[in-house]
Amino acid sequence: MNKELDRKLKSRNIKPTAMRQLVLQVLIDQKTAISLPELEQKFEKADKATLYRTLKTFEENKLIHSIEDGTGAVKYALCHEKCNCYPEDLHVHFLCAKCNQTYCLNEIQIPDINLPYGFLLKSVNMVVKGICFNCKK
Amino acid sequence: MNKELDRKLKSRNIKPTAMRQLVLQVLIDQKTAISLPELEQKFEKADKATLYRTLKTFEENKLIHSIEDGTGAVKYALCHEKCNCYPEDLHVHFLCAKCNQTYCLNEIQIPDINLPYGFLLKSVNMVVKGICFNCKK
DNA sequence: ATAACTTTTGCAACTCAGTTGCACAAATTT
DNA sequence: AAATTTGTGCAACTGAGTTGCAAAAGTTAT
Repeated sequence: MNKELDRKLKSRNIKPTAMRQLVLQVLIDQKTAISLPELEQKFEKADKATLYRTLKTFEENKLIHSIEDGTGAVKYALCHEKCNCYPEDLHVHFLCAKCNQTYCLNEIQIPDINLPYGFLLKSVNMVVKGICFNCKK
Repeated sequence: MNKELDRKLKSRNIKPTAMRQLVLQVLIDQKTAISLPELEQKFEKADKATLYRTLKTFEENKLIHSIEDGTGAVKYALCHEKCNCYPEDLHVHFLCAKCNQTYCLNEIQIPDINLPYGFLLKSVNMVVKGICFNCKK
């Protein structure tokens, strides 16, 4: 179907099925992170379980990353091409308290944290909550 | 019953009922943050809804704060006496990937974040995931 | 002290996100 | 083409969180 979609999927070792192309397209069009229930609504008729497993596959293969923003549903957003989801790849997320949209602040890296002795850092989830540029107007 | 429990509750304008004293005692004894389901298990027979509303009351009155650590259940931990849950009161939390315990790193303040133009910061949830001192041994 | 009212508690029922088993379909390998 | 692996769709379920409602406990007014 779409060359670019296929390339993106294959670059992460994900077999490009029709379903996966559709989901990836939604994720690309999406400016903010999207949850499984929201994703479901983007399709006329789609199976929750299939979408769920598609997201899981995408996440395992680091095509997308998940964000726990405290709204009850985990949200997902595209990783950039070179992302390995290592601590140095991580960025801050922003949840708007008004419109409930979650933004990837790709340009804002997660600050270093000096953990107490004996603690080992693997990853960080940092969500800033406030009002987004759109709702502030 | 217990003077200290009553004082703590009253200092936050929470009427000290028997139930609330019991819940507060659990929270005080607790070294790590606790979720509603975990709290339920601490009691022989206790109503989920009552515990739920107790936690809500505690949180609204800033006796405790909530932590979204991405484990599926929101966890709660005592605030320090002077806490107002303002950005400057916030600290980093640590989730151990092994034992699933969530620690308040009270000594580690959340680093300042410079949001893009147009974004307004209200609060921050920062969870570091890794291995805790106990599990690393 | 009693009645009227407010607050808290306990029970049941429900919502909603996430997850799993299983059978069928599609793709891949032999 | 047959055998095997992988993906999809459906249904059913789990588990956290939440709400309505009535009884119980506590408070205030008479």
